[in-house]
Amino acid sequence: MATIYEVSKLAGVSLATVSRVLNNSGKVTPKTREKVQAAIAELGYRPNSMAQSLASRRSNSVGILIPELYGPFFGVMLSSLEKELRDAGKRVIITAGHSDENKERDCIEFLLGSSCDALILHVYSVPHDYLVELNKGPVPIVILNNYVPELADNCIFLDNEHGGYIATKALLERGHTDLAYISGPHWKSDSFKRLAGHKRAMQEFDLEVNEKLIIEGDFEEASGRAAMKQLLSLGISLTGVVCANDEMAAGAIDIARKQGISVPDDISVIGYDNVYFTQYLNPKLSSIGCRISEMGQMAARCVLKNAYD
Amino acid sequence: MATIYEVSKLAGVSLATVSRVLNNSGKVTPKTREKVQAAIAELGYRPNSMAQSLASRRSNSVGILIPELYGPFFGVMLSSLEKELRDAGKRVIITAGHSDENKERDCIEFLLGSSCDALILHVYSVPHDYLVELNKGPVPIVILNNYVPELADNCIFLDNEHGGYIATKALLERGHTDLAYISGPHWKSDSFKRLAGHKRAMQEFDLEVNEKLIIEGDFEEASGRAAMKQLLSLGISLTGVVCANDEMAAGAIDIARKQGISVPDDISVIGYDNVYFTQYLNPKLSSIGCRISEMGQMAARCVLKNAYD
DNA sequence: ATATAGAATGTAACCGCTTACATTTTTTAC
DNA sequence: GTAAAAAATGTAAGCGGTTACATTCTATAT
Repeated sequence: MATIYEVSKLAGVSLATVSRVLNNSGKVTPKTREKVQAAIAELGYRPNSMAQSLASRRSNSVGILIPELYGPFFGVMLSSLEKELRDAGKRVIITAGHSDENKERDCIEFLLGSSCDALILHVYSVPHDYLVELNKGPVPIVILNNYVPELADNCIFLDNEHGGYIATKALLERGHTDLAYISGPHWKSDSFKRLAGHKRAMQEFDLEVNEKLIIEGDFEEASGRAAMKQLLSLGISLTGVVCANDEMAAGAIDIARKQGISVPDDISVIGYDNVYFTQYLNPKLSSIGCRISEMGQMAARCVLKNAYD
Repeated sequence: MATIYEVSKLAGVSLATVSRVLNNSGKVTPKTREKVQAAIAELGYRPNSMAQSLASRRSNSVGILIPELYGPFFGVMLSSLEKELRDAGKRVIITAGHSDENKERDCIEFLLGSSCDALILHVYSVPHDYLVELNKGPVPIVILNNYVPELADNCIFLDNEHGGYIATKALLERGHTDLAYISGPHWKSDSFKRLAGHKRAMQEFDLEVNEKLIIEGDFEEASGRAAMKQLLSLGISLTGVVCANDEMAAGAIDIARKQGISVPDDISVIGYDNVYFTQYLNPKLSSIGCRISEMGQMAARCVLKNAYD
């Protein structure tokens, strides 16, 4: 692989000049610029990004830590992050934390050790203190889908309480009164907040919350199935189910149908993140608007601003 | 940030020795090793990966190009790639090619310019010649889910023809005879081959293939819906639908149900990639085993072998 | 033509590490 | 105790760029 030195020799100019045309920095006469570009083309020269990074103290890469790399939520999230960042010429280094504190820490260490210019963290288990401490370091961070008061400016999140509230309200306003709730793990803040929103909506409609009708799942489809089975076995009248995410909604719908219950005719099911499942509402609701993509976009822009301006 | 130089001073040893304990290379007395480690800990030193990469001519990062970052297939793929590579201490740089030739080329250029030690390419549109040429370069590549004869050793792929064959056969063996096929884009090799497999299975069961019952979709859910609508409007008897991927199967199932057709009681639907949809088969089938994860694993290991041994 | 400001280019010192090779220390054999 | 071999450590030359600063051109004013 050719180096900048060979380019400079072939073009008959100095290293500095080549570097200038490469980075479009400083002044270069059109004529010499052409000479340099010709030399670059002739040699098939491609700058060595490691050397660039070392010398400029900027790796042009952004580290991403996300619980999982699959599923409608994370897939869309990742997709928009990648688009936005690469359009800005940044490399995207991804890691999956699997909602486990040690793994999340490992990932962060790994990313820090990768000379990332900034980190986008979608974490669940790492304590706030750790994040606050991390933020004092030299690498800018953005917290995704979580609110850390001390880091308010660097948090991009959805109002989960509000989300849970409007999801439930959507059903209530359609006249449902016998509602169940399939929750995510209670220890996950977003899941907890959604449930709080659910309860607030119920209260607002003067409905009592029957704790038996609140089932804790784990955001995976199978737990949605299990929850639905349990709900149906209760023998309590039920016309609507609010689910804390779409995967569980899918599982719930499937079980209901298998038991001969029509969705949405007999029971309406509303999901969350609403990538796919608002169609199972009776009557229909187009979207409760979780804006995953927009979140990714915002996070990316936040990083670009904080790390590269 | 502390440098290796400061560590060496604090520990009272030379740069080389620090580097040795860092990389576990060469011989170091336990005593000096301890001194060095103490100094590292005291300074909170973390090696600068850019400098390491430059000096060692190895970035420890693997570039990945995949059509999309979301969806059951790619999500799972990505997930297993990330796990396998990071367990080996490699960074994963992802890019999405969106099945567009220019974008795919851009991504490859981008990854090459990122000093990746190897590339894992899941491409559709870039011509084989380009890949063959690329393979002559210094960066090892692995082709995912596609077979390029000249690069046979570096291709990890599923036998799509066989997949289409067994998917169809699964329905045929269950006694279905009135089958439709919802295909992916005919220009995508995997989609084309699956269809070929479908036809072979039909032939084997002495069934005529009605071209009207073969609809071309685009692997997205919406096209599955459209295809199913079209099929149902034909007024031709139909008891089974083979879909070239699971997203389209999902769309098809939804449309069928909306038209009052029970899945799987009236019509069996089989998907592909089979992350979710084999449950809609009548009678059941657990999986046609597409082994996406295994593919990712194999690709990762192939890369580790080719680039790091 | 000459002085001079401003533009263009060149020089060389890093960036922080790896590693071949040189040197010193320790061990082993006699 | 000494020489030779082996082990541990040190030295310094890169890796391929960026960039502050020095130098050499151009162009304009006098």
